[in-house]
Amino acid sequence: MDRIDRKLLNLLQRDASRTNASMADEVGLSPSSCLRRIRRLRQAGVIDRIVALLNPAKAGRTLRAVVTVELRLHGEPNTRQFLDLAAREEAVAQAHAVTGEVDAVLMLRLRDMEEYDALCHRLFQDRANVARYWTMMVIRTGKDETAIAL
Amino acid sequence: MDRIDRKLLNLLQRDASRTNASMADEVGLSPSSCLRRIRRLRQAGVIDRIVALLNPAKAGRTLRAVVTVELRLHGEPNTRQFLDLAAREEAVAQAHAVTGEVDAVLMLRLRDMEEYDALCHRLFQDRANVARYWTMMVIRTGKDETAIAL
DNA sequence: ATCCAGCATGCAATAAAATTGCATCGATGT
DNA sequence: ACATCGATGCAATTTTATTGCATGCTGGAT
Repeated sequence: MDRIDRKLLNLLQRDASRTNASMADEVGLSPSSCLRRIRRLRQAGVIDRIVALLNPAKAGRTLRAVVTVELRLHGEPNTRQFLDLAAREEAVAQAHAVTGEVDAVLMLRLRDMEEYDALCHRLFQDRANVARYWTMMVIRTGKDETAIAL
Repeated sequence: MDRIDRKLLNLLQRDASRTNASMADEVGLSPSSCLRRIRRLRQAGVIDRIVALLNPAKAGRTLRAVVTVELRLHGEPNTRQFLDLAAREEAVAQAHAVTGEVDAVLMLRLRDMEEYDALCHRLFQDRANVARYWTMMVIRTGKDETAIAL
């Protein structure tokens, strides 16, 4: 994992649709060497996968929210159960168990408030193990990056 | 944007490294038609970009945290300034202005506690416009998805 | 109901890109 | 100095993407 590998990873994290040849050119390697490095990074699992990122607006999910959740029953099994429940929801992009004043944090991508309402009913009401929850609707996003700095 | 387009988008959101031919096969189209659809989705901006997702552990950033921030001076210009400041930090994956008890939420990807400490100094101390902040370290992640449900 | 326009489709040909074999180069350790 | 292992570049080959073209389908106008 030298300087060239890092450079390649940075390029791929920005745009993985580029041709191998153009990246090879940019890092100053021949296409074959470049390809072999990228393949090695994939096989080593440094590159987990290649995915398409959609435009949320054009995919109909502009509304974002961060929800912090306090559970009624704490502890590992209960937390896990709640995360599993949340994970099944398609509006839930991320579900984390956390330290601090609350037990879990959810990152949501919603179509509209109606979907939010329905989600709250499913996750937080009824016989769910939720004591309280706080919703923060995202007003503006200053940064939203999948790339991991190396 | 019909059923086949959605199917293609779902495939691409999971794995954009597949060959056009195999996806064409899966959705029941010829390679050329499939390619033209995908190209159309890209040009229309539905597909924003294709990126490589790295394994956080192998990239040396396992520690994650959610930080909620209350600003001293609220309002649009001040919030924007803080988001800009946060966006410049490479450990900050997401920076959002939000409604609710706090003004902003940051999603962090950290190497270690040392980096967290240094980041807090830069973002929250000194002449920064931060009244208080609450850090939730991620214990376990139940879901972490870039795909947007269609 | 018929006709026309516009668009998506499949096939086949072509172009582009990825992949591989092989000889060489360079660094590391003996 | 020498051997070894891995990385490199080049050229050949294979795979994949892309395009031209004829056909077929769909929706609107007459």
